[in-house]
Amino acid sequence: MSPTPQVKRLQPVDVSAQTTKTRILDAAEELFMEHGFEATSLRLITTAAGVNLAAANYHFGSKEELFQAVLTRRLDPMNRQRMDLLESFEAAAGGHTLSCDKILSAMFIPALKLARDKETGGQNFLRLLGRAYADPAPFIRDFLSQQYHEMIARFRTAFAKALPHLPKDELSWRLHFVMGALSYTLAGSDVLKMIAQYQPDEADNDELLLSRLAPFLAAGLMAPATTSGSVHQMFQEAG
Amino acid sequence: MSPTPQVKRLQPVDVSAQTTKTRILDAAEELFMEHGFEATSLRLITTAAGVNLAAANYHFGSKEELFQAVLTRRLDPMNRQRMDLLESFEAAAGGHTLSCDKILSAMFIPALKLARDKETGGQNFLRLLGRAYADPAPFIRDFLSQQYHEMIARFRTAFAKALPHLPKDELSWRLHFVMGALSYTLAGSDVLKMIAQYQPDEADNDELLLSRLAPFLAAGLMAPATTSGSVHQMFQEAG
DNA sequence: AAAGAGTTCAAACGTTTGTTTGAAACTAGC
DNA sequence: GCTAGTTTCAAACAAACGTTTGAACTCTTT
Repeated sequence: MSPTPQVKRLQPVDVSAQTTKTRILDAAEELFMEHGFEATSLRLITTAAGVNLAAANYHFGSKEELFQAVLTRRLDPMNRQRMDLLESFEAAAGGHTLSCDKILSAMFIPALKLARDKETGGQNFLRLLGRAYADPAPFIRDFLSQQYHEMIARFRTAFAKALPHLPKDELSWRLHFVMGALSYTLAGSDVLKMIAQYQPDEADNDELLLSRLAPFLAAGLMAPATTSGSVHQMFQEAG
Repeated sequence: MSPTPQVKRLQPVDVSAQTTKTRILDAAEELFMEHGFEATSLRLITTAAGVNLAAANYHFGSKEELFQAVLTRRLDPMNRQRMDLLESFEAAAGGHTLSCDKILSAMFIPALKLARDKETGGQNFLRLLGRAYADPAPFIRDFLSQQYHEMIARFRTAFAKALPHLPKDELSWRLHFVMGALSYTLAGSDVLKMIAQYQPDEADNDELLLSRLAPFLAAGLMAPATTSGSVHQMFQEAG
């Protein structure tokens, strides 16, 4: 059942098996991004990868497992980078608490690095990730929830120190908004046409994007806590 | 081909045709929300609606047109309400420019009203809408882009007056972030588990949610304009 | 060169998909 | 009570889906 090979060939490092696997992963990443999970067939993926249809099931077991493999390949290292970066920032700050901007940058910079690494097709991946966040499929939601759990918890405590005046639940909400704006923005690209008057055409799109998103979110995070019933009041006024 | 009946029966208003249509729309709304467009089959919808499978194609033509009908039914009135409300706010303010909060409330209140109208199943719809925003299908993106175009343009000019210091393109980005956070938040519900420590269980979830989102976004909108290269600098520092 | 594990391949599996069909059922107007 | 138009229904359509199969093939190891 399990095609995982034993540790044998140490010297020659037979990459032929990995090239097929990698070709499938690359093609799947691009096509899942373009059409979503449900609308992308294994036949489309294997044809684009130039491999046999059965190779997908042979190497990954099922379509769902393939999708998870696509996500894990880049998500895992990125989230580890985020936590490492946050830790190094905290170490560098000594006893001082980090600013919101600094914590936010620990979230953004690894994403930015991934987006820039064109050799690994990172730009496609961030969009795929953004879409996966909004996907209704339970196995995707559960998988992401599990993948992000540690990182989110780590950043929540960091933000809690930076924003001591903020109630715990309010902070949870705002973290939710931050993740939402981030993933939605990454997923967007063509939704932008709906709003922006011009389409930026440079390759360093993502740096520009995050450099505008970061201050926006930092300001939102640092806003004073919600006065209870403010929207309720407005709602009454508008009848 | 076109099953659209001529305007004939004026008095009795035969609702039997509309009940089938409405039953399909209601079931489709709920199932599309739960499983997404691709993963929801017409058989699932028609079975849930208690109608014959062929009725979906008879009344709506195709699955895509049914989906658009589901969206239009509520989206159209909501966006019109948003624009009307904004206009009435501007009229009430006389010559004075509106605050960001006030403009934001003109966007939120109609959504809130829709969410509250339980008889029309509005809560389900907002989630469906949020997910549709992130859907890769071109026909969905094109449809939404067209549906939102007028409203977005209207609110952009309103925000431009409220934030005269902000460059035009920066405002476009921020509007994008606002729409993103809003739609993502509405789509979320269970993504919340990833972040929040507790799950609010009250029925007026949405009012609570928007009352926390609004100040967050208002603060983001009112943040000073991006200093060029701020993230770039951070990126360099972090290596 | 023989053996054997790992991989690729064409072909087929049984389901499920959106859509179409033509007859039956229903609802008016005359 | 017949007729015409609208709606419902069971049945079938071709196409596409994820997955499985068993034989061919490619290697390294002995």
